[in-house]
Amino acid sequence: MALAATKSSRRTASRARRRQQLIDATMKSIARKGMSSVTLGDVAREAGLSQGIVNLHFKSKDNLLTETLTCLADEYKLQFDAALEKAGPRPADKLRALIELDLRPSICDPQKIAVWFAFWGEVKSRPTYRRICDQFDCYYDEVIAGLCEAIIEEGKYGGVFAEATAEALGAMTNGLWLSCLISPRSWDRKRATDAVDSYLRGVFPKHFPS
Amino acid sequence: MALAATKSSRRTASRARRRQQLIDATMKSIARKGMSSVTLGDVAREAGLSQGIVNLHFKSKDNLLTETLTCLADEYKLQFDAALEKAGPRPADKLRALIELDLRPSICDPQKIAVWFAFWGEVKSRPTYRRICDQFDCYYDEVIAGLCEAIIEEGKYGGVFAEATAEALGAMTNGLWLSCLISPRSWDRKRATDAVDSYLRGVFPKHFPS
Amino acid sequence: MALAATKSSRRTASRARRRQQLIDATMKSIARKGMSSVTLGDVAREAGLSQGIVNLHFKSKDNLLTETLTCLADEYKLQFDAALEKAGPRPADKLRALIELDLRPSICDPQKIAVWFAFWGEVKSRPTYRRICDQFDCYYDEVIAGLCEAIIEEGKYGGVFAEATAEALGAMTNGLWLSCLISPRSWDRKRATDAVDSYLRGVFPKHFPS
Amino acid sequence: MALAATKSSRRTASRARRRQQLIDATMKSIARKGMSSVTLGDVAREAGLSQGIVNLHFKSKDNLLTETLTCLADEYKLQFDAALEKAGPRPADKLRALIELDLRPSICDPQKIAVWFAFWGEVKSRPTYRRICDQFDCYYDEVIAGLCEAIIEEGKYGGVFAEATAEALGAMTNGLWLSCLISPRSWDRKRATDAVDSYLRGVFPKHFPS
DNA sequence: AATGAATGAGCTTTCATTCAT
DNA sequence: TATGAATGAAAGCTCATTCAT
Repeated sequence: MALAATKSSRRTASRARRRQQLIDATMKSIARKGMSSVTLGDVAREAGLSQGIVNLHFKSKDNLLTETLTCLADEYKLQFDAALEKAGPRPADKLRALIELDLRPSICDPQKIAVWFAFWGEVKSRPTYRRICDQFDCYYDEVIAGLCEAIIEEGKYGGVFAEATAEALGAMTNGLWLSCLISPRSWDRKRATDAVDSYLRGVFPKHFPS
Repeated sequence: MALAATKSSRRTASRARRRQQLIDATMKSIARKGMSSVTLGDVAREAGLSQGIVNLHFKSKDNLLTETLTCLADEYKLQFDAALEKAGPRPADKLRALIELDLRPSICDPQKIAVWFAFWGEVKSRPTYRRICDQFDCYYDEVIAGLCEAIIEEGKYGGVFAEATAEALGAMTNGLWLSCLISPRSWDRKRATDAVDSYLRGVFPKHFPS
Repeated sequence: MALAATKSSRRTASRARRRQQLIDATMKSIARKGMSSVTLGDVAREAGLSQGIVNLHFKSKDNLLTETLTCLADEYKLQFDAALEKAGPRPADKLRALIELDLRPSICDPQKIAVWFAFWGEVKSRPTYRRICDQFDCYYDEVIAGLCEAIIEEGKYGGVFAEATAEALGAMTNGLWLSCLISPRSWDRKRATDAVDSYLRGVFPKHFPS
Repeated sequence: MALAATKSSRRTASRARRRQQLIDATMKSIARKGMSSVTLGDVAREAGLSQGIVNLHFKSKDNLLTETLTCLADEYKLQFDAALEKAGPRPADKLRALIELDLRPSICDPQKIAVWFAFWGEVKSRPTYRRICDQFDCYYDEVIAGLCEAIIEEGKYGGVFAEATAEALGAMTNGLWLSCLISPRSWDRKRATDAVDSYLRGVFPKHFPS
């Protein structure tokens, strides 16, 4: 029975499922070997399938990588929107939820981060990657800036600009990911949260008291 | 004897110059083609030299890349230390100078940033790169934390922690580099500075008034 | 029993039809992509059927190609024999009919010719192809030589040898096919016929007057 | 000494010589394995060099094949022009010399012929090959037609057209090559010459008497 | 020190063939 | 009988590295 199931999944998994399986294997492989050394053989082995499988489903390595980045961004966006929804109605709560999301293990684990940085490392020479990341960042900034705007109005914070704040927050979380990548041993979720909090307390003292 | 010495030192000098020339060509090549596509042929062509030149001077590609990263970090550190020295004696001035350095064109230009991100993208799978970056980050954090500590004492800022602030500042500048990489068209030095300022004003209001 | 027989014969018929369909698709595919690039995928697509269909019906690509050549030769022979039969009883009329057949659109169209040449191009390295072509050529030469012999006797042409003439005629029509393949734009059926006629007039002036 | 020479030829043969060596190896390989099975590995092995050598000198397999065809045609043309030059001043002698050239072992050996047919087999699907062959054929036809024209004038042959005769002659020699390819055992240079002679005697009886 | 032709391992990709459905 | 996803061997091609000059 188990064998039958295995066999079945090996030869007749639905097209969409097989693609997802390969994308997952790609992320793992990139995290393990790095963008510059990862091969289609690595991906196939990681997926437990045969050499030719990637070209069968993605036509080319280039295409596989692009779709992997797209998937990575979509996956993030899904959690982002869910967190936005799930958080209480107050903008400050939503903002905090989004920040926490960025530092939560499901998003901020060294493997996922490694994949993000692997793609960012190629952005300069790959307009397609840049475009995908850019589009994604715009959405992120827009949402965060909207929340900041609301908070500023609520708290009547003078001299605080929503966009600059959103940019600062986005930059900070991305920068904290880098620390997690470079110093995974000494990196600490609590300390990272403190760092962001130090900023939020500074700009929105009424909404984020000590 | 004197002649021999001269010859030798000339050779040494020319050797060092050649290595630097190749490292510069490597950075340009990485920025143009990306870490995953750059070849020794690209580097040699960029330097206007012949195919085998890199192996002659660096023994291997791996070695060339490691030395390129080291050079990148050393170069940064040189400017960092110079900025620290040159700035006035007050910690706040030094801090501001260092932040400005990170956003100054000589450091924060898309090509240089692309190289940094190219290496960061490989950090997960290349312990050597990680170690170099880590060591460099420690130094950075230490210095910034020291300045923050001094500012905190001066301003008697309660509830502000030097290390968290240093980490936040470092993360923010790195994150702003990412924006510069992903949205080079819309990126703006002034806006980036504003973002950091919004933070500094928040945590150290007396030292960084609106 | 009757039903079974019917079924069986139906199956056989359908099987034969499918094979013919695939052979036709093979010829079209060879003409379009060339022997060295044609794939079983091309053939299947051309036939509007699925990937695995060729191996189902022909066991292997090699086999398909051999059967395609056989079919090509059989097809030719069928028309050849029909033309021989249909022509008047006089050897000269039969000879003329066979020559005309070789230059008639149904035989001498660029696509068919391309297939012949595709196989001839492989003859040197494929003994099986050579054998099939050889056998076919022998038959052709034999028939033509027989007709020439009869004409020579009728016309008492001294110093004309039937075999040499047959070989010359066969060579000429094949050579004219090559012109049709290489210069399809400038190729002209009338001019080709004239070329052969110039020969027939020369060797058999009484039977083929100007 | 011999070793040194070997070494030298292996690593530092001039660019042109290496290219010629590879083209020669390509012809041999095509003759042996056929256009559809020949690999760059075969060519390299035949030349006694390494895998990557072809791409080093010809950039791609496609390019190698095209240059091989060009070389084949150039080689032929060289001998053609030489034969034309070397033959006596009379057009009939020149014509006979050219015909003999086509049937001479140096041109009409099964290996060379196999290569010609290998390319002709791809002509339909490879415009580049077609163009090269076409250009070459035009030159051939032009020269032969010129000679025929002169012979016709000399002999006042009425009703004989130079172009048709040239086309017929060209077709015949190509067709005889096919016989040589398909029936190499039974093929006979003398008989082939007889076949052409039977034609020449027929159209130009005064110049080519029995 | 420098060149650049040559090597050959290893990559992406293609495709004949197999096989569960 | 027919499908088409999967396989895996083998192809073309790239490129780090070597080495004679």
